[in-house]
Amino acid sequence: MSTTDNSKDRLRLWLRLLKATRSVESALRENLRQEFATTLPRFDVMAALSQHGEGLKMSELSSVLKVSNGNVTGIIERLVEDGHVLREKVPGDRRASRVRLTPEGEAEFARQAAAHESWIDGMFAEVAPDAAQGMAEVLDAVARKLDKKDSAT
Amino acid sequence: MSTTDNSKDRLRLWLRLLKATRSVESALRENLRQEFATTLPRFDVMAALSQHGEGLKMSELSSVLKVSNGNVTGIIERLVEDGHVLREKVPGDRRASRVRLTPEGEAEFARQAAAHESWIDGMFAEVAPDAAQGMAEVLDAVARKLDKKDSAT
DNA sequence: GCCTAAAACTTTAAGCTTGAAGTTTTAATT
DNA sequence: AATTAAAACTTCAAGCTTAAAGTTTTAGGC
Repeated sequence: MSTTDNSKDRLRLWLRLLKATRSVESALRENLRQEFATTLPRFDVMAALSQHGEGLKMSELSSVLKVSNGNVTGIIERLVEDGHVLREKVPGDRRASRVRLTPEGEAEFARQAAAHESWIDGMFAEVAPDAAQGMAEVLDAVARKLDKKDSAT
Repeated sequence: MSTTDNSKDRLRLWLRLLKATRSVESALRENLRQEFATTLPRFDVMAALSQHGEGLKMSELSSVLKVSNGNVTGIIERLVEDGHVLREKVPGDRRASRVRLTPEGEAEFARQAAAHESWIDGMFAEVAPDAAQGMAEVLDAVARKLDKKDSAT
């Protein structure tokens, strides 16, 4: 057989991982939409910018979030329209632009992040601290392995 | 404080869960695209149909996969074009249609499913069987809680 | 039999996502 | 200085996704 003996068990783990993640994501999307009229991709972008107060270049944003360049272009476009983000020129490189949260964007994100944290806290309330730690390690190993393969391409 | 003491730890667990899931999904998408010229949503639909040889109604498919009705409409449309799926009338209800894999669809899905299982097996190779079981339980609890809330809406 | 509500879809508008192709600018070679 | 290659984006085409609105058909009540 081309797969190992435990292959069915691993498949089952993956299917549950996927299901749980989708359930949580779906609840988050719903909450973000209802309470803040925003979306998960916008939230992710603002979170990344919030951690880099000095701003990020489009390409940096794209690599931090692991999404395509074209994707970032569109999301930033809408965040700029909303007044949450601004673009500035990068001195010495006329191709690039640096992107930052506006003061309004920062204030809005602070509210969103607080709500987000409490939503997650509620959803994962039953997870015991030691279980959480063990899972986090396993998940990290899985992700690292894939990302390594990725960068070797 | 509005969140519990462990709230930061839970947030960290969620972020890793999300990252790992996205890494795996992204690798699967890439593999499905390269090796079978198909997509994850198409694969998911065919997997659901494969488990129900007698076919599923559009609304059943939508509820099994937890995606919107309109979404299913589009994906099935393309699978029908590809010759992997066929639609038939439901006797006694002219609103509904039942959807099934064609013989070609079944054969193609069998190849895809075998590859899929071995990809997953490789990605989760380091996960010990007992760790996998513990994680699966925790994930199930999280998903069940959210789905219950969902159906109460 | 008629009316109304619900069910089973489909359509639409808006946004997310990718890979591929195209544009402008920069850097490196010659 | 001229050429070439690479970098930093943007644009495009195609597909996925949802919520909301619209269509047709069915089922229940009167």
